[in-house]
Amino acid sequence: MAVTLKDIAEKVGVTESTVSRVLNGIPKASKETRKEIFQVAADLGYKPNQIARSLVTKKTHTIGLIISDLANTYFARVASGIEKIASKYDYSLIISTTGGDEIEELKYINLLKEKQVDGILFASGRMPKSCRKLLRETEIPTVVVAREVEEELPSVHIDNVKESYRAVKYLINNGHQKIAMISGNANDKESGLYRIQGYKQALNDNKLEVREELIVEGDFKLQSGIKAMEKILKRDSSITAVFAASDEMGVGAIKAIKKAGLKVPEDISVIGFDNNIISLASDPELTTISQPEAELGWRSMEMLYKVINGEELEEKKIFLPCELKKRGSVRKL
Amino acid sequence: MAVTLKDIAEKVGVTESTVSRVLNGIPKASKETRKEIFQVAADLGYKPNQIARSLVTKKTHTIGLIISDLANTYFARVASGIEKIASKYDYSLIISTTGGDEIEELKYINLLKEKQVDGILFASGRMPKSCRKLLRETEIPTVVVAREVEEELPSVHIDNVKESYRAVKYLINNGHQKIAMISGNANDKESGLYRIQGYKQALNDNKLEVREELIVEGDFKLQSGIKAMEKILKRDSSITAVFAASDEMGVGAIKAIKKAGLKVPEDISVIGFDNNIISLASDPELTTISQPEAELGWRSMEMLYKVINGEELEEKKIFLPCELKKRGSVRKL
DNA sequence: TTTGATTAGTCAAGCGCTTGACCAAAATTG
DNA sequence: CAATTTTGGTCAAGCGCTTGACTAATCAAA
Repeated sequence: MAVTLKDIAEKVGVTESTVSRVLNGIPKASKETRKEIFQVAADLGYKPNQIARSLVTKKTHTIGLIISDLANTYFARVASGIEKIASKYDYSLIISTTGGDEIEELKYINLLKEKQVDGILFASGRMPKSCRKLLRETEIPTVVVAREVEEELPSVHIDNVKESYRAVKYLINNGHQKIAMISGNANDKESGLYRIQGYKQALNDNKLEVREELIVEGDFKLQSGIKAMEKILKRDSSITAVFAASDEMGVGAIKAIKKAGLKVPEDISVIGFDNNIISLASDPELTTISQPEAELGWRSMEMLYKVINGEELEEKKIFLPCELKKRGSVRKL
Repeated sequence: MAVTLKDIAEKVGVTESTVSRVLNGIPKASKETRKEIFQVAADLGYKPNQIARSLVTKKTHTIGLIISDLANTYFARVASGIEKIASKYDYSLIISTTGGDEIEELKYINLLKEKQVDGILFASGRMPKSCRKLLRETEIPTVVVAREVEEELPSVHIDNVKESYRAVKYLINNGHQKIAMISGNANDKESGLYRIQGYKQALNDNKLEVREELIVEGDFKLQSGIKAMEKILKRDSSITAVFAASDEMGVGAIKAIKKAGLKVPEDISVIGFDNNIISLASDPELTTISQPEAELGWRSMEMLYKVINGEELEEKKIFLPCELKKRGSVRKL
């Protein structure tokens, strides 16, 4: 059996309350009893039962992370950033993966509520109405990560429209006019729709024609990038650049271009999005927009910590800047 | 205030015990009261407080995962595999990252003990004596992941010696005789030392000379692979193949070889280890040993589940087979 | 009709901890 | 030196749930 406060109390000859207070650093005991209590606690190898403690304090010092997919480097890095700060504040992290599925999301929100977590970090799907409603009902402090959300929920994310705009603008600045895009699914607002919007806006602002047939949808994975690029090449082989909504697709594009007997960047320039390690592995190395995943993670955790402690937030919605990583896959025309 | 058993009990006009039993599916109530209880519980939006429940049942339905680094794809995939099975069995996952640091490991074992987790999955550093001792004392069921461990602790991992042997043997079978190695740090037994052992053994068994100067140490990262390869080339440019202890280093090697004006695989063949997505991004694609990370994860969780439930394990140490992925970076001499 | 089993509950204790209220003795102050 | 404050504790309740022991009523069987 595990050793409890009672065991220590009996051995020392005081009540549990005294032991509890001493061990919690409340100065309500003589130097000698204090010393003895610490001694006995150490001897017995006492470890406070946090479950019991939580029951009374109504704090678990645990936060729940609802995330799409841990195997995905992007989310893994976000999670890693979160974990670091959580640990700094002595919070444990319960991680639940949803695959972006609404049913799972709801299930986990409920579960986390039952487990009485002190806060929730939501880095999953599109954050459907049902989730927002449930979250509101449960009244658990929540911060949304990497996802814009209409409501009053605090969030930290990047401006996908703006950053995509920047990528395409870079291409344009380098003299490109015929620019294709390999997009993600537009149902995914952030990295799907918004990145398409940024692309279109950049073209429009520069009086370039938006040709829908030059926007081919992929699923962010490498293979789909290859497929998409092949399609684009078939539709119009005179393009000089392509913007891929993810590095994996960007690398896929490079592969497809090479396979078609063309060269990157001599014939076609490619720019990606994410700054995944994969962008450094390809040949040529992929120019890309670098996302601050780790910072996304830790900022959201810092934010949540404030919310939990009732501190005021200076900003409810934080946009983190990305960085353009210039590498070898884009050339000046 | 959250709704409790008491609230339901009062509203229905029975005692808490009855409500508790009904909600837990224990058939000790009439059809009508059962129905009413469920109704009221739903109306009130009752969610059982698992903390209170845990305090009495002494089960938290939570397992703790102690892992090196979430941002590392390898561990992220292991974690992802674990999470899937944990979720299947309705276990929550508390994740703690240690960076392989002993102090952190000890800290987290203690923390998990305090949080009364039902089991621990250890996928961190070298599992030092101190950890094993602490783990034994805490008496929490534990399974070690991706790490061989002398003790009687159950574990699931791959046979790094054998799999490295296989990689090098493949090179030899393809006619290579002068084979260099880019290793990890030998302090890391599994992916450092053991992979070197496999390399040496394969050379020995085939009457090839082991030349220590042809084993250059990296840190598993891409950059270190480039550096290491440059060193090797400087030491003996007549080698025809190199075995890298990680895909990142393998890709680094390819880059260095190309930069030196040589071709892969025409001049030098390269084989990696991991089957990281990066191996598919490089040009040529990297031949490699594919590790079953996800399976490593879910098998260990399956194992832990059995241990927690007092089931007998058929095997205490499971070795999972890897797979040789033949791609374009190795040629037949 | 009596016995025995079953059904549908109640009661109370307890899981390990915190915390407000109380109290006696010692120490301080005017 | 009496009045007050401080020190060093104790006591009991309670967090929300489970669970063994008990009971009263109903029902089937002999």
